[in-house]
Amino acid sequence: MTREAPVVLWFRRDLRLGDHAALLEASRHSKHVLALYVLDEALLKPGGAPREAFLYGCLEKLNEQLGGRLMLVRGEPAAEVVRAAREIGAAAVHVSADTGPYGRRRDAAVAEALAENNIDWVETGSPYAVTPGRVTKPDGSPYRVFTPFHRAWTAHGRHSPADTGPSLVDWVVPPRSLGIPRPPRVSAVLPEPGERAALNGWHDFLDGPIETYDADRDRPDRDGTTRLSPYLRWGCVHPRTLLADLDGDDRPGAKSLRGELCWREFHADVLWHRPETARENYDRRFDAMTYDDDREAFERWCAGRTGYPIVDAGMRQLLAEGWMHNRVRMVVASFLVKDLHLPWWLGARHFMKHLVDGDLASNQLNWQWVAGSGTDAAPYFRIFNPTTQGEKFDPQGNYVRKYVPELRGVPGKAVHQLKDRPADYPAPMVDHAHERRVSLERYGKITS
DNA sequence: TTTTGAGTTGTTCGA
DNA sequence: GTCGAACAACTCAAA
Repeated sequence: MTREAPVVLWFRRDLRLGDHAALLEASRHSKHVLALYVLDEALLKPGGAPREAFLYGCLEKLNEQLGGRLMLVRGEPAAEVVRAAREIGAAAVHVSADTGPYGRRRDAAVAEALAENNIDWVETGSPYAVTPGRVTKPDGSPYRVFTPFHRAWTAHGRHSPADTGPSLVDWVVPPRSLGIPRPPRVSAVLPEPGERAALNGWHDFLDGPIETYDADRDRPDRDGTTRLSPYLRWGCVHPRTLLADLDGDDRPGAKSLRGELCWREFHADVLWHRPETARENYDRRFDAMTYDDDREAFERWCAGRTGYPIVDAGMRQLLAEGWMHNRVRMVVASFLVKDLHLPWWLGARHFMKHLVDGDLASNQLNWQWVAGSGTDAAPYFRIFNPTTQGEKFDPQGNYVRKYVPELRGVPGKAVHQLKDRPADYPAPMVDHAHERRVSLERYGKITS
């Protein structure tokens, strides 16, 4: 191999240079690599402004790491990737596989267009420690339950981190490039973008919070989570890097975090096998489920004006930060589906619009998990009581007061069971005990 | 082959 | 206040 003919490394959700298997593979084929990113309207349009703004930040950082040699184009990927590859006389286009429904369709079209031009398409790695589809039951069929998947995923061999130092290749000077777009204005305060910020955050986590992560990750009033979800979404860091750092660590926090990373991979695996579950019920019995049609109720939920403090705090955190604590995501989701009887996909869409970390597989399938239509092997009667959840996981009420200013005058845990409601804070929009019974009744109708 | 036990995240009720 | 039982039906793996 001469390594003279240049190749393209097309970045998608792998916006980093470290531990990058596709970059390593590209470097084996050529020392001249063009770094390409395609702004794809089909992806940008449904995504919300916070995620778009964060993406542009990550592209800025990546471009800096590349010495300004990131080629940015806008348009239809099949046309744009072929055009860029031809412009530099590339022999191949290297990518990290995108296993989502849209990514697979898009990549099939791009690979075909490249083949017509005698340009190779090389997929190496994916955004997951174990590429979706690789973990199966002995008979080759996919797992439907998390725990067995977790066991098999743990037993599945993992690759070591890819050694991709800064001098691995000579980055090709782009023949042309757009400037990185000005991020859309967002009111949410977003995290620092890019690979460096991701790794700094990770190392800070390892230096302290991991010790108590096991318990603290359930506490929205504490800053006990990794906050890595936006970086994992865009591939500023690869989960393999994190798992390698946790290797052999038996502390409860490390075990717990490995489990969370496995959930991310499980949902990607489910979506890979069942791409339609991004829109449709995983459990088709739920196609017969009765939902309400109540625009006003939905809007109150979106705005954080339900009258249930923990729900309202979560919904407002989402708007303020483009992020919501995991525990609270479950509580607000349960409230939408089981107290307001609105369909999960409405909530999932709202989340995708506002979350910086919005990931199709994790988002849609976690929503389905809460709604009962997903992979949950556990009971249908698991209906969150928003008051109990607030008292249990925000015991001093600090989380609620941080995001619901109307309640700042209410001390301690009293924010969860308001005796005197401030005039500007709404009464509970529904009676939880009643709506719980309604949900159980509706569930009974579709399963009996 | 059949049986058995367990399954991320819960709540309510009655003792 | 604390505790255990009950709340379906199904998936998966081990016995």
